[in-house]
Amino acid sequence: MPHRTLIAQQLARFFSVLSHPVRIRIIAELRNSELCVNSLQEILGISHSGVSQHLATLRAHRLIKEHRRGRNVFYRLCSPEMVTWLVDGITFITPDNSDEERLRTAAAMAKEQWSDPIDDRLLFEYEALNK
Amino acid sequence: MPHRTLIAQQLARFFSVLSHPVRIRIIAELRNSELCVNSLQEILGISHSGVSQHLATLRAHRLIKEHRRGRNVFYRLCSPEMVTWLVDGITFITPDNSDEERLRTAAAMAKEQWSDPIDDRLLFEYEALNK
DNA sequence: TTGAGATATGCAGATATTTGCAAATATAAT
DNA sequence: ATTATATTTGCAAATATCTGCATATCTCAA
Repeated sequence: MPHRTLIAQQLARFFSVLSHPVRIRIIAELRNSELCVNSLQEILGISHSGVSQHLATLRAHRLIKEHRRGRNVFYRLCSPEMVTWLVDGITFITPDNSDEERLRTAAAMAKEQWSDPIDDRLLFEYEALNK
Repeated sequence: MPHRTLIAQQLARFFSVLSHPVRIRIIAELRNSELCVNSLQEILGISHSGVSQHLATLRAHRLIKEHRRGRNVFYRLCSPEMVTWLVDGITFITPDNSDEERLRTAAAMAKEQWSDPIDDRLLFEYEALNK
């Protein structure tokens, strides 16, 4: 298989993982801290099973890593830089049927909120754990 | 609806448009030239109907624009910069079941091939047509 | 045993693929 | 010019496949 085809397939797989609002929210929430299923459930306001299933998808595609502490399982991003790239993608969304003006301001606010700096100690931990 | 939710939804929609290998190939092929259905059909090696339907999806979400010249309809990207961003995304794909080494070299080659510079005259045309 | 989380099942809705046809436009012949 | 023909593109219906969600069940550690 030519490499263009291979990469197009893998990219498509990757995008399909990102093509759900809850998974995007999860990635954004994990941008600068690690969280357990319970915290995510409260933040997102969906069932614990739902959170768990979306985490399973993210885990299966190696976007997140887990580690147990006490009786909780905490999740972190494999590549925290992904959030920067993801926020850049907001540039390309276009209004479908929703109010164009509202979308613009929402985009600006989301970019700001999801762009706050990654905690240094956390970054250190990431590096330690990723090798 | 809180703006985070709105943006997450719109981003998810956007990603779902990108979550098909043929549409990714089309976007990549349109990076520095405009093409008609026939050319795309030859390049991609799929049925003309298939090309047409994927173009319809891209058009419906305003990723491409069309204009007729002679007997052909030519398609161009609304935001050529999107290809740069898309190529950056290759960084985050991880091998699933396929050979890891092969994926790495394929990624490098695709990044190179899909990163060749945009023709200046074309960029000028884009700017003229996009206002 | 209790609490946190993962997994299995089944259903509903969405999405892709194929096939065939319709509409529009160009080309050529008369 | 008019008619016939071929090309290009869009569209629709049928089928198959994928995805998400809810409920229930299961595992593991404290």
